[in-house]
Amino acid sequence: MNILQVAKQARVSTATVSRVINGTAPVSEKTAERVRQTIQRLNFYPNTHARTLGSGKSRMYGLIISDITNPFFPELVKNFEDIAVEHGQEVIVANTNYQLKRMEMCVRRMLERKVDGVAIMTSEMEPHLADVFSHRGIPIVFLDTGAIGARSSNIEVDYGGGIDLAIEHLASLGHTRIAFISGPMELKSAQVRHHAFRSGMQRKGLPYVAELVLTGDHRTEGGRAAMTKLLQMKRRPTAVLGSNDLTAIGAIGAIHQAGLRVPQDISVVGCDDIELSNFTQPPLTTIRIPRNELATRAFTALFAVSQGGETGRTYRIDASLVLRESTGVASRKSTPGKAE
Amino acid sequence: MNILQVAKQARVSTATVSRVINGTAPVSEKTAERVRQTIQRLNFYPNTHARTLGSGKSRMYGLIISDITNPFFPELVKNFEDIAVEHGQEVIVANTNYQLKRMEMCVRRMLERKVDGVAIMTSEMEPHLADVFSHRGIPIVFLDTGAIGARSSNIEVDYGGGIDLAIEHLASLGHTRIAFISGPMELKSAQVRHHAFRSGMQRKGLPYVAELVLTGDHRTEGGRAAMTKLLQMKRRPTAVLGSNDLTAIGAIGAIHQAGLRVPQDISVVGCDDIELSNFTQPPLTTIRIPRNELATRAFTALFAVSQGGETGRTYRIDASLVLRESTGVASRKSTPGKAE
DNA sequence: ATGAAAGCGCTAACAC
DNA sequence: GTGTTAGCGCTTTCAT
Repeated sequence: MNILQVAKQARVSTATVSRVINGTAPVSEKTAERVRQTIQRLNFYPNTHARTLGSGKSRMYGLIISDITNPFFPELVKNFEDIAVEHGQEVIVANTNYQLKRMEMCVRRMLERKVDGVAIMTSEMEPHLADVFSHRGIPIVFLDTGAIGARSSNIEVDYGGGIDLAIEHLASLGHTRIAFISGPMELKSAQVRHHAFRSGMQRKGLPYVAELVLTGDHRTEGGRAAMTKLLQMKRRPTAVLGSNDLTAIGAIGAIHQAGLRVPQDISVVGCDDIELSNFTQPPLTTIRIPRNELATRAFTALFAVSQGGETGRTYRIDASLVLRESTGVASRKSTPGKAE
Repeated sequence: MNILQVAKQARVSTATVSRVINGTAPVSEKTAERVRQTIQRLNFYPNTHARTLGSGKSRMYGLIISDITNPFFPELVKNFEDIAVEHGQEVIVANTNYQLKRMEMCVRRMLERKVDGVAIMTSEMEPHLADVFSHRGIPIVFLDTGAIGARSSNIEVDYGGGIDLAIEHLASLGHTRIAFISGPMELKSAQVRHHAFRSGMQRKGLPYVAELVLTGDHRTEGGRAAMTKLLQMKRRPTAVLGSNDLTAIGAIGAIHQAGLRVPQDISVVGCDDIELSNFTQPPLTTIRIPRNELATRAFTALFAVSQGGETGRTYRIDASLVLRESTGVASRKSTPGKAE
């Protein structure tokens, strides 16, 4: 089943069928209707590959993420797809699994499929990727990497602002001994967040205590492990900030496991605001990274460049603080022992 | 940059380049190596669309799911992709968003992209889809719909077995007044689970009380709303079974909100075993649907048909019960009032 | 073992 | 407004 058969049945040329499908040139309503009928009747679906080959445009955008299993991403993917569909484009998603090798595969896939643009939303750093794509005239947008060019844009999330809000909030509740559980330092996002924590503390005149900064893995397990260590300290912190929500959720688990309560004994703050942060016990106070906005920006940035010929630029996205119930007045008891 | 340029540079014909890339015919090691070098040097990536068009095979499988935002799916997607990649195939994922219209779009997309097979893992029912695809010789695999044919397979999850285990477990803890919060009845999976609950209760000699069966939406909000209603009853249940984990998590939220405790006042059981069920407070006892097994089966079923020419068949997948801490001995007080 | 050339299904000039 | 036809970049006979 192909366009030629449709053309024959409708007694027109393949060009006309193509015109009706794409609306690329005026066709008399009469024949147009006849063609549509025929398409319908024959259950004809134009072959995308032939279309791409013929036109040179794939109408497809690539979205590279780290791991679809990380709750941060699904919503991002969904929003990106939704807005792409609104613009008549499709999306192919690829996971790097946090691995460099897989990143190469992802890139190859994008190149082979001739995407019209690529959003690289992984937090691993790959600045040189910009060249690979822009060299081929493919627009690209990064998250938190800072490289912009003729066809490459960059989205900067203001983690600093969000973390400042969190520290302020904790300070106002009387916390001074605040721990930070970071993500893996290979991740740009983890670095940025850690740095923001450090300078935020200093800005607030609070002590940045190196031993209160542990490294997690941006997953629950790392948060749990790090928190367990923090709880074993002689002078433990009264509040903990996790580099992401999963980390914070793991920390809450460890706190409960130790027989302590959140927030009465220890306050916990996360970062990201994934949906399930609403459903932890207690619900998690967290720094919200607006993923929908992020996705929208990423797509529109790409689309603007590939369609309008706009040039790449930097976009800023603000973070906010979502107050829920995992933070409270600083506990007097910062040394181990029964709570309160 | 195309295969012709590579051919010229390597002083061979395009056919030879193609042979080297695909290993479809013997090429002398000497020229093969020269071609590889050239490909490397020129950074040549073969155009997938041209490849598909020329060969008639896309090396791509489609995966249709309801909503990537539903935690049940990401892991499924990941496993499916991983095993596909192992077999040298790629995957395109499409979301229906639980909407019939979007399902049409998904199907169209698959058809237009000439996928070699489609896994339809949504729980909405679309039996006629089998025809659309098998009519075109495209293998297909369904989840819980029961239609099998020459090129269409079916995966049946034994929810019944899992739910029986859950009911048994609750019965052994002294529960007799067990509520069920179902999913939307348009979903096959919701129907199957509901039915399994009903017959499971009867099999155990427990009363199936219609008013204790409410309808949720397979998301937290529905679980919360339904649970709130259950809590307002004169004689409220001592245990609740949710049609999925999200529902159960929402229910737990409502119970806490009412100042009651899980499991001391009410026991809660979920279904699916999404990762975050480990991190609710208390951790959720749930019926585990092995998604990795499901994904593997789905892919291998498809692959077997499209490659080996095997015929479609039915596969069964067992569910199990994961005991965590949201279930406990039945509370004496089944009427409202202070707990215990 | 290698090359020449005919498609694959569509789009886009270019005619009329 | 509509038809003709030359590509698009690759695969795959069919020769040699």
